[in-house]
Amino acid sequence: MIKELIKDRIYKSVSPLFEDIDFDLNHIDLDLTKNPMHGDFATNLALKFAKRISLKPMDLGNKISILLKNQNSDIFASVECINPGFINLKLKLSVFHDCLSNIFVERQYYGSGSKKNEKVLVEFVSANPTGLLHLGHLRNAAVGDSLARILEFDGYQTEKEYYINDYGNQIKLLGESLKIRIANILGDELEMPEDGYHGEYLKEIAQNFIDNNSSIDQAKDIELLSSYAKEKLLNEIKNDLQLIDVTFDNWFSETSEVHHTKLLEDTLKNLRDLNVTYEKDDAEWIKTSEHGDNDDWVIIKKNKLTTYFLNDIAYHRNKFSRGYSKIINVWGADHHSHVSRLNAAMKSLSFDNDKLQFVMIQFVRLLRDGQDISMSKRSGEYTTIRDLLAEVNKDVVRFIMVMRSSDSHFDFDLGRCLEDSDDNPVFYIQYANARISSILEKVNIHDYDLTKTKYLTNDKEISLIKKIISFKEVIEESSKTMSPHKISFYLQDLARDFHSYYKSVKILDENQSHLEARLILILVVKEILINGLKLLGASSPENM
RNA sequence: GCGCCAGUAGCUCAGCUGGAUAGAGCAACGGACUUCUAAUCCGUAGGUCGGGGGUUCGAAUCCCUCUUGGCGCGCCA
Repeated sequence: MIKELIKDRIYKSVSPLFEDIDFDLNHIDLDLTKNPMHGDFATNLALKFAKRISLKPMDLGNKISILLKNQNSDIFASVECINPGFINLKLKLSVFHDCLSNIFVERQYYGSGSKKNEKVLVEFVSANPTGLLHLGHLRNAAVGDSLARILEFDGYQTEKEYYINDYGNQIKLLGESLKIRIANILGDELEMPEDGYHGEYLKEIAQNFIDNNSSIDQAKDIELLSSYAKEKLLNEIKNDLQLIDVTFDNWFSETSEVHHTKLLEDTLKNLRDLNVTYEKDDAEWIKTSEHGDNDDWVIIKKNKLTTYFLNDIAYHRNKFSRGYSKIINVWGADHHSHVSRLNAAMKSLSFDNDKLQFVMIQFVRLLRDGQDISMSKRSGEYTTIRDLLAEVNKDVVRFIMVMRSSDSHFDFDLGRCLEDSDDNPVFYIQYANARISSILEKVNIHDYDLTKTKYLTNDKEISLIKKIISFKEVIEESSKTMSPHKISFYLQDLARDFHSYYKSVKILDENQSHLEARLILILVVKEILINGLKLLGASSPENM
């Protein structure tokens, strides 16, 4: 809002200079300055356009400065053009005060985007129900869920979906593995094959099966065993997700939604009608290479069964048919090669590919005392979410998982979070909120006089207001680039500014006007901290 | 061989739709608790932004190339 105001003023003042060239509001870059010597905001307008109107940057800059200064003395305290041509703007304090007052009125809605009337689908986790969730899924869950929350806050209607791969070889193998575990318990020394599921959890499920089924004959029916194990594991997965406050709107089952409907059949017909498939080596292929992928891929195997890829095309065809304006897939980086393949397939079905977007999640390594804790799924030795949560607070886990950009892999050192809280950004942020709560407990003001904001004049107060102002942009940016980590960085900055301010002044000032002004300021900070933490899936305790 | 991601301070990472003196946390060093929660604050030190070219007023950011690391390249899912 403040930025829009300034841009608008700049545009009105300078557009006479640019009459002969293509120039509109969007050409104006305006940024908060990093260096306080450069005022509050700066624009590179003169540098950018000098050449186009045959002037030296400094000459153009000076012209612009004069215009801005003369026509906007109500908001600018000073306007200066500095070598090589930046125009630095210093605002009157009253502009910041008004801004803060407006934000105070918005309260918990500050930063949220206007309702966009657009539906967005975020599909994430989607781990096969053949094992418990581990660390890799955890990062995916945290990022996906936060992303959905951010998009919702930014004004989108968001749906969260989990695709259940409950079809095919892995599920069959799960049943076979269970059969072996049951046999083991009953005294048969059968060996688990190399590619079976070796995890301890399957032993528990086997015991469970024996306890609940009187007839051991049932233990020979692989299909029944598969389905038994799948249901159990799916429940475990749901429980684990609940532990980190991740929930889904849709649980989309491959078996019942793709295979037991006409979806697969229709999709195949659709592809064949469009003439994008062909027969080769007794299999049926799709011409993905014609739409940007490197190769063509098999969709019907020699044995006449469909491939995972065709099932996935069908699933995404279904997603497109549901009318979303954005379809976001949060995928592990090891699936990156599927991106171009799926994109190509969707393109050949004439879907608008811009709607389909991917967030790729790089690996996270879990370290304990500098040692890498391996997470091989087959060995069953991997670190599960529940193992981790037994040691680390949920808020910490969620925060750390979204603290880094998704496309960089990072190391999560367990020891550091456990030893003490010094190295813990979550507590740092939560502590800021707790401090504010503690101050608020000591006062009893219900109606704040917003004109009192004029008593906020020191540097730390103004920079705190600037930080508050930038929250809205951070949300927009985070939503647009699908990057939850931007919020975590922002919150750390905000908390730092608050802690520093807290040390520098006594908020509970004897002077009633100063007190009220400062309370307004910290109330807004509090609101943002709570909202920001909520977007990342972390809580905001009042006491610490 | 092909493709995706990454290489920034001792460590873990921001910054990447080009902008001014490249940032944060941790670790190191030195300070601050009779005062609203010290889970805090203030300060010092620490960098050829992997190497080399190019584009321009201006490059960590864009282009090319080389190099190092991670991950993929199944008629598995």
